[in-house]
Amino acid sequence: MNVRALANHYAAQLSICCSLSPINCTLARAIHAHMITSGFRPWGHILNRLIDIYCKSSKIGYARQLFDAIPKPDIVARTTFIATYSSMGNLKLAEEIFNETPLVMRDTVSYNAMITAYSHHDDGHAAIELFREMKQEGFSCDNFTFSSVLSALAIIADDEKQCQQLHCEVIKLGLGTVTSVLNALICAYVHCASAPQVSSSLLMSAARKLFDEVPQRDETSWTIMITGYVRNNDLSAARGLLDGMTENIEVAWNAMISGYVHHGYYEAAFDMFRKMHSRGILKDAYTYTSLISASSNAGLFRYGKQLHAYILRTEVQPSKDFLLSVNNALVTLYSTFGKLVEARVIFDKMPLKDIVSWNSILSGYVNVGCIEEAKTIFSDMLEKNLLTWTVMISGLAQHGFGEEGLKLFNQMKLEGLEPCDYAYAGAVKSCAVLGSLENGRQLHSQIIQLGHHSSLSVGNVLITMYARCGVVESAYSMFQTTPYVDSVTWNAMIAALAQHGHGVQAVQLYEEMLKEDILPDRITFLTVLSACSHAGLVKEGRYYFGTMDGYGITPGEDHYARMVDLLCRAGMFSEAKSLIESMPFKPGAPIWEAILAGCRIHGNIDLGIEAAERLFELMPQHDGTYILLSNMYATLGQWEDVAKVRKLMRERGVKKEPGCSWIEVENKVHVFLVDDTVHPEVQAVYKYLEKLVFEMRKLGYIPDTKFVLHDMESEYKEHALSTHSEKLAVVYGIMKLPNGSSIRVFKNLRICGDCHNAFKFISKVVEREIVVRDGKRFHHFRHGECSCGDYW
DNA sequence: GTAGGGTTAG
Repeated sequence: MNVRALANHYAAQLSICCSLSPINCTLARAIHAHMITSGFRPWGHILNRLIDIYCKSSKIGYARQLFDAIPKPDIVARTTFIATYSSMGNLKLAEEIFNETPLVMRDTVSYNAMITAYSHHDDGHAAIELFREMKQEGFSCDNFTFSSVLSALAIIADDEKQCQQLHCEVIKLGLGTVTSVLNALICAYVHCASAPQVSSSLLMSAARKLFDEVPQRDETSWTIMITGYVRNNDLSAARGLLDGMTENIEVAWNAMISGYVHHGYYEAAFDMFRKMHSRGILKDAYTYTSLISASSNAGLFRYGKQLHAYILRTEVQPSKDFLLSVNNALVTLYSTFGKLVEARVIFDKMPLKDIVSWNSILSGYVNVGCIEEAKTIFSDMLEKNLLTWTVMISGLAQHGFGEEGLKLFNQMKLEGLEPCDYAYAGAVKSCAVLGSLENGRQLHSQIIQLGHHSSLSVGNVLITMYARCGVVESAYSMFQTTPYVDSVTWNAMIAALAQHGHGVQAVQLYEEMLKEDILPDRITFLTVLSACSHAGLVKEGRYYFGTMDGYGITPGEDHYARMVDLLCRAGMFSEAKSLIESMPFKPGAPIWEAILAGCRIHGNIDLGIEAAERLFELMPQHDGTYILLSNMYATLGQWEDVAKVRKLMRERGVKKEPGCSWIEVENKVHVFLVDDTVHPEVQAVYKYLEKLVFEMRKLGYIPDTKFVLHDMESEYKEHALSTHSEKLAVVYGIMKLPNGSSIRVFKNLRICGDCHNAFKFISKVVEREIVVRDGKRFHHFRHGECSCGDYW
């Protein structure tokens, strides 16, 4: 066989490899090996085909070997390489090859390939820059050049002058009737139209004029114009255009659906789907992913599930690419609605997974609080991107793992990733969880330096952080200066005031929010109701609860629990009971807990016992119930019953979580006391508390005689009773201060949260180091600062 | 050997 015949033979074989889906790279490799052993040197189109196959099969190494063997002047091979590297996502290599191609060997096509590569990677400015160089060097520009440069302008999207200039050039060069060029020009115009400080309607009508004049409109022309209207919020114009189409262009339908979805018209989007079905228009992965994500975002799980069933029924031989994007959307759907088992089944069965798949399942686990699973997924991930890190950091913070959140944030930076505003929000949230004001402040200044302070989520979380660290003033000044505000911002500030005992101001702020026409959401009502509850604003709480329906919010169990809490704290048990009877569901743990807490304050034994029994059924291992019950008995001085509850707790093997109480003093002095003696480290704190009480006395504070010693393990209680009746552990009720103001007591805060502040404060007052164990970790408090580590 | 529209993770 002569060389030419051999070449044809190889070419035919290679095209078989390409025709298979996916491309059979192993076969291609074998054919390549055969060439080498038989002494055949691939050149021209055979070489390019091989390079193409290797690149498309992600075998960049093989492809690169071939490339390195190509003599420099082979511009065709080089151009293929630029295009394939770029489509593989490796712009750097594409750029390297382009740059090492001597100027004299470049041609228009190689410039086009490189300009396109930049456009594909969203680097519009680099594309324009190269276009300028190309013209300067005297290369001629063709329709490909203009198409890619105009796409670059669409990416930059705010250079209308340049668009008009290129428009003139296109006409001068006689390309004004080429559909692809005109499409790109329309695309550039509609992108510029959505830029700020631009006459949007002028540019849109210029685009529409061009569209109407395109001599041979193709599918792309229609789709670009429809998406153009969608981008510029003119959905009816988009729909008008679509309805005027004579042929079925699926992509245009998809564009319309995604337009509806992005503007929140979910029903209209689903309606389009029904029309596609009845008209027999083909649906593809784009159609399904848009609609599935609409189901996730709109809370329409049923629709999403129906789509899933529809896909399983109608798509008999789905391609891997189809399955990839559709399953990604399905994983998100199921995990959004907390169905992690279903999400995981889909994830595990996926024939092809990408970073989106991994991030979807990761955020699914994070959202439902399955942190262990999330950690496993995170460490199993070979490829991580900014989103991966951000999801994990904010997830850790959200579920109380502040320290791990901060650690991960620092690790992210060490790995050379530049955290985005969401990642910073996660880190600040971690500080809020830890009550770590120092770290929080440092992050705040970094945020300002990097310009992330105008980010909504960052602003909101900064308010929360300052509030949780006890600096309401800073929270308030954040609230006043943050440029973008939503209901979350208001919720955060209302909660900040409520947490610090300013219930009345919290309610006032809520009223202000309504005046500013910000719609309250579920969280707003939770916050407002707690504020009323803590401030004893029964009338107001009752009123606000009644207004929920008017905002289209059905009270959930958590809202009812807040109301029950409010009423029971005020001793209005019969009203609480009738409220519970009016609920559309059976009372669960949060309701009974609120009742028990109220009974504890008012010594309502019968109801208290009933609530406790229910709670024992619902959560047998929950320590809070036992503590509340024994506290109720203690309030009434029934020490034998206290002992009985303690015994019961021991018999049932219920572990008591370390916790502490936070006493808030209105004249800004905060005192924090521990209410647990399980761990020797915590016991040690009591000793320091003695000194604290001593210090308080010196300052003129008089501990009320109602201080009781009921919340301690019996041995320690006996010890305490025998030594000093005021060597207290838990303080209930109200403490009078010499200036006439009073102290309120909050209970059962976890070590890892607000208690950090407590121990910091104590360590400063007593001038000693305090070590507190919390699960497997310990916290060292010294001179008002904290350091943490693993306990074992 | 080059381009062009629609999607999915916080």
